Amino acid sequence: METRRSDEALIEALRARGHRVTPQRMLIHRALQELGRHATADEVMEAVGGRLPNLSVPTVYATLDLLGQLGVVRRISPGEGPLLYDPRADDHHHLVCSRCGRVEDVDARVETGAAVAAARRAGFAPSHAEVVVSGLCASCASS
Amino acid sequence: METRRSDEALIEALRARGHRVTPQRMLIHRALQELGRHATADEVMEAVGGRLPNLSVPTVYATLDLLGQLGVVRRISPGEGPLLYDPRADDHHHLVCSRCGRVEDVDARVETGAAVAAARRAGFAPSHAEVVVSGLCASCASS
DNA sequence: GTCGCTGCAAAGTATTTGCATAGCC
DNA sequence: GGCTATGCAAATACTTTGCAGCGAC
Repeated sequence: METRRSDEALIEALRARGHRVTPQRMLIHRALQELGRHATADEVMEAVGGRLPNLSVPTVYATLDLLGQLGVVRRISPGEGPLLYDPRADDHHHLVCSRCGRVEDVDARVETGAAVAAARRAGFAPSHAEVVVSGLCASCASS
Repeated sequence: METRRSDEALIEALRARGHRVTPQRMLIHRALQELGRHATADEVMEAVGGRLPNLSVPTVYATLDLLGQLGVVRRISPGEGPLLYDPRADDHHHLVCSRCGRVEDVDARVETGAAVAAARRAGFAPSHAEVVVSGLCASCASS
């Protein structure tokens, strides 16, 4: 089962960094995976639903940020509206509508090595590089 | 003089889109150019200083956003802390510290054409593409 | 003279913080 | 059993909105 494999990967990632495995972490992660799209902390909270009746907002934020640090989800800030969390952690890029803030995935092969190398030269410890394309989404462009 | 040339470019950009040329727009733009680095709306407001004693925060936001739409400055959302405005509008990339939110410029040649083309295919009207490298900045990496 | 821009005040929302309790290791 | 994570509540900070008056064209 897909979910089971994803769970085990998370458990391993948590343990590897000395973090505890808690039901909140497992279920928040699973909820975002099941949503299968960029979601806000609120949406993830709703998606967890009754599986954790006392789940609190700060826990959702803390957990999603931790998942981001572990590299199993990605944090996106559209510059418009609330932060988004992306269940995909593989290499892909993003398209951000500068009017409505909508974010879409873009799969394209782009060689970002030069930027990463320049980042290292600047003293940074890069963990990830992606292309962000800004412009107008289909619905904003037509209006 | 550099400032003078930059002013004229702004006036032209404003007129071309039917916007009015106001002292607020001219001075906010000039203040950000003089700062010469990524700055928050607050910092820009301070940088304008006494040149416009009654300048208000909403005007600063509205103006910087307009300058962003005109393509003369760039809006950056670090995902941590307040929005930043970048006086550079030429092609360059960004490095974002995932711990402290610091943003630095990266000059590197990256071919983003594939991502832009994919964006168009997805129905977007792209206006800009840049690489965002996330990781830890020098000071956060050492602590 | 008209319409857009600015200033003021205020609201709204997202996100973070502090602290006591619960529960993982 | 110790120490981390969670839940609850509240605070903070940023950014936006509504409206009246001013000023660019």
